[in-house]
Amino acid sequence: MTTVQTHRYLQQYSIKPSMQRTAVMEYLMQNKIHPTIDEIFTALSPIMPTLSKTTVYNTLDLFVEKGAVQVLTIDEKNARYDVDISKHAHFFCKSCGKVHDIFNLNSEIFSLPNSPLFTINSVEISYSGICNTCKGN
Amino acid sequence: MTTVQTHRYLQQYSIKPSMQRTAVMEYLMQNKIHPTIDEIFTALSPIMPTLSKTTVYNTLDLFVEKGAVQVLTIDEKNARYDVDISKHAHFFCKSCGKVHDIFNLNSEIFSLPNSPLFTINSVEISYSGICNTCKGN
DNA sequence: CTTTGTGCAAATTCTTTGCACCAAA
DNA sequence: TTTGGTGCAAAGAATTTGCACAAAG
Repeated sequence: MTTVQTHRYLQQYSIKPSMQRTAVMEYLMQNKIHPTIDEIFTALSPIMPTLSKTTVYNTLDLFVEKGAVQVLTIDEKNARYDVDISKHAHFFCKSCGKVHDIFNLNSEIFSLPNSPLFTINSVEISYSGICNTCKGN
Repeated sequence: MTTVQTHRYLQQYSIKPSMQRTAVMEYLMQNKIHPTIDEIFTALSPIMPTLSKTTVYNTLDLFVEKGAVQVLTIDEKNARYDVDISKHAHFFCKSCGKVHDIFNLNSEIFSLPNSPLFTINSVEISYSGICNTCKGN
């Protein structure tokens, strides 16, 4: 993914590209590990030494608001961000804290129920347990 | 629900009853609003003036560990607690922050997928959007 | 110019920890 | 007495805010 392509991608979501925004988006696209703010900041800081954590917060708030990335609440400790906004679920290992994707579920489970009381516009499906690595396999 | 009944209920989960634990459990049973730690503390504090927030944290950690209550991660800001551990989903209003139950969904969506990579033992299904009250109906 | 974006430092909020005291078995 | 429970104060961690400066149009 070139910088130009990333710019086009951001513009699809009405996000004005900047050095920082482009760097954060490229990091998310290349590291689909559902990173925390701190992981993103720590990864980009050496490449972009003037980057501030506030900007990382601002940037991700903007991305979420514009619908370009999804925020996951699966991990109680930190917000995590996912650039893949397609229908998929997540698994959270209570031991190591890593978040993994779960694809190939019946897509029906992602359908939004109708309710007379609320206007529902998104769903987050979060599984948790322990991963094989932590179990010692 | 009498205190004696609450004690029996706690004992079913191998939780030794105490004044504080009983009060927190009764609050949860009588106020199924998925309260935060602070809401629980603020509600009980006038009745039990010596209660500390640390004890509320300790008590809920214990309840969750013993499986007597469920912790919800749906609200990024605070952990929320639900004494109803039956299969149901939640709706989070992004405007007012209230969490509502959603029952009568196809129970199949709560089934845990098999994975060769993880041992999955729970699922949380969280919808979000805006409630009628906030929309001005 | 005027608006928008960035970054530092401070403040705020939620949660955890260390430790002393209290209560029950 | 020994163990477990409670509560205060302090510490820690994540996030937000206020403000000044820089960049872009």
